[in-house]
Amino acid sequence: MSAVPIDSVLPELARLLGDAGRAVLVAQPGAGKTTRVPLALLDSPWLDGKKIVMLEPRRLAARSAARYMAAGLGEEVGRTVGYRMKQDTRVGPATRIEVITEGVLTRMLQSDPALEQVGLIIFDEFHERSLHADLGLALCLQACELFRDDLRLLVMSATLDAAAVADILGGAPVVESPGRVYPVETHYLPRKPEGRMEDMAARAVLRALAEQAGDVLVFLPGMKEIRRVASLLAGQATVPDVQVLQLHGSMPQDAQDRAIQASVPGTRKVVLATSIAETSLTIEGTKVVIDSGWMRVPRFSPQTGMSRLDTVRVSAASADQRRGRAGRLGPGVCYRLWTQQEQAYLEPHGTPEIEEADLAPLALELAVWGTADPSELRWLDEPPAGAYRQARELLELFGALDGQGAITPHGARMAEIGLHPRLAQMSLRSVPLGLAATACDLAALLNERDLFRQSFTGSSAADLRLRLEALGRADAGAHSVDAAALKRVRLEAENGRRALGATGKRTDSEACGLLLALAFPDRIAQGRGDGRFLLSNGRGAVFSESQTLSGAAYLVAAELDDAGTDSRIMLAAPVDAAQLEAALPGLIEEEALVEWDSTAQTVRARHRRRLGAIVLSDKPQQRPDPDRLAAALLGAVESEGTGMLPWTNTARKLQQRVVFMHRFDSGWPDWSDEALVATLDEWLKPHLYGMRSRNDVQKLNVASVLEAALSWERRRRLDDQAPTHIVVPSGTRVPVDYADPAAPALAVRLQELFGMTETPKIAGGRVPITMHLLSPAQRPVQVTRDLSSFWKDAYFEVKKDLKGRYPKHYWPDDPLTAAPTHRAKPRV
DNA sequence: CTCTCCCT
Repeated sequence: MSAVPIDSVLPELARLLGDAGRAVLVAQPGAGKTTRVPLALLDSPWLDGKKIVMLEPRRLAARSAARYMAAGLGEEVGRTVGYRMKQDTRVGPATRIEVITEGVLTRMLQSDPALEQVGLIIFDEFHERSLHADLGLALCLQACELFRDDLRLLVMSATLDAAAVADILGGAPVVESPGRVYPVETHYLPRKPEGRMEDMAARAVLRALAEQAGDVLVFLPGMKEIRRVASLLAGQATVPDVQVLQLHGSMPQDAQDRAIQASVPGTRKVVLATSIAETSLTIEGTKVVIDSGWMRVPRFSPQTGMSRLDTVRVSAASADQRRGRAGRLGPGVCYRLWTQQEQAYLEPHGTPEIEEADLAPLALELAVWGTADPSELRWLDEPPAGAYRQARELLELFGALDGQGAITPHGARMAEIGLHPRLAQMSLRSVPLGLAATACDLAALLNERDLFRQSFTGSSAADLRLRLEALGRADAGAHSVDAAALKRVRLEAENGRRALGATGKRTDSEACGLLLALAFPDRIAQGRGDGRFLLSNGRGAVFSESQTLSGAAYLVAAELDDAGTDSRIMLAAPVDAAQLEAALPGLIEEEALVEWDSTAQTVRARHRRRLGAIVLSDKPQQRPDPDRLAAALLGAVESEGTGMLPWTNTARKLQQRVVFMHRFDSGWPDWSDEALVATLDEWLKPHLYGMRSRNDVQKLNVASVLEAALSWERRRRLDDQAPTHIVVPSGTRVPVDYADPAAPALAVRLQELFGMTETPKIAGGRVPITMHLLSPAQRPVQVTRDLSSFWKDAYFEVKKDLKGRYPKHYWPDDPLTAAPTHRAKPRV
């Protein structure tokens, strides 16, 4: 092996790891760290003959690193150097370096938390900050603390914020290595970019082809943009011998391979790629990179339990990584479709996956680890609380966690299966239904890349049953199926069947919907009849392209893009409601609802069967509970207020008199409107039995209902202390007005009061009545609470005035002895 | 008017 830049720092790295037990190695791509570091550390005395485990974020990278190192030792993979990943492991008894994919570490730790055979764990490409790497590091740090203070950790990264990692490693030393990348000349757009990204990209391609030699790699956010740029370029008379190729993850393997291969000598290629070409795939011969500056990222929403794709600006780190793809073979050129000013505002790093991902897998692993609260572990970024809570709720719904949040035996089995908890749930629960074989097929289908090529469109493109059927067909390699994907799905399905003891069983594609309901109980959808659906999680959903399934009464959506009001359904299968109920009775909630229907202004008693937000059936109850009917009607009065009752004058007056009494004696009940609403249960409820509607309530006699709430003794005292009328000297029974409970009033013509020396008092003599003295024509003349001083003073002023206006009336000089009258003059 | 990438 020829010398690489990393070699200069290896002795120091070995020494630091020996002393401190932890280290961070920052090295640019091309420094050779992945293949050089494990071999160089293998004979370190502190390793004590134990193994080195190195994590790679991708299977391809893990295999090729192992192969490269084995070749350097002149050995086969599986001797000193091996690799380990799901469905593919090459490790022998002599293996001392195991290159593993990130998820494997979690499984290793869960089965042997002390990792007895391992002396050093290396996290490669840690700057990618995958969920698995973050989790793996957190678990390792605790394993070190609890069981293995001699387990050494090395974190390797290209563009990392080394200080933060060094910090959670407990102040680990940082070693930096020079890189070996060729210079890449960077061109920014001169001013504020105008027009569509696709137009700019196409123009940049033409410019690059004219100005530069070699192949061109263009980074675009997604398939849509790639196709648009491709068609723009196709419309141009491009330079001869230039081939335009597309590259994204959902393309079949053979098409991806064609894009990656070096161009035929004498020709040039332009590869239009997603971020797949940033780290995962290397395109041979790239001399020029054109970067749109945008990427698509998934964002999980804990509110809906679904993900959405967002188009966002790349981080400065990503942009540098993309640019570096032009400098692998020699000096290169990079065109950035943004300005130098905008460059200053790019985020330094992308968002770590843990911040925006579905945390159900992580929550399950932590529960198996025995950790309920993630803050018990050390994280670079702690799992967000909302997503973590949603994840735990899902696991509890599945029976993976018990009431205390601890892992159940079922949850432990789910984790062992090594699938997303939803798919693990489907696999395990399918066994008693006799559907394990189909469940394994389905889990494999959903876990792997889509079996069907992108070109497979039409009215059944979103139907999962077709994929299940294709999986079982001998000649499935036909037109629309991606052969490489089919092979992987079949392998995974077969392994699943073996694990569940369902080998050789037939696939039942009609059970598809039912099985999906096990995994996605929150995504069962009820057709609304117009092609739109209501999901059991309460959201709307629709197929982006009209499908045969658009008319289904019920279906289960396995894949959705959570966009706006109606999520887009990508993959689904129909389900029969009766079958669903029979097989999964636990999903259905039965409700006896007694509710006020404010439109019809009546209480409705219904028997409803619900599946989340979906109403399966809704019928009137045969014999509703009278107590609940009365309570519901009472609730309506409570929310609408006492104004809903048919108040009469008599009732209001009775209310006012009691309010007046309560003011002076708190032993009396409070009958203010608010207090009446608050105590409806006591005084109104007994009268509501047998009633259901507003109309029924209108038949109530509020006065007698209120009166019934008073004891006989209180009624007697009310008449005595808050009389309805007072008889004045003229003999007229004048009603007392209690509208103002602080000042009950009597409005009466002055002449009827001749001879009344004192203001009448009520409430057992405590409250003088406010006298509204009126003219013969019932006009207000004077208000007083002290009649005797009125007669002495003010009367004489008033009399003069009244005499002028009502000369025919009787205005005596001595009102205290004069005869009262309700006519002009007293009868003689 | 259509979905980024990866893994147990």
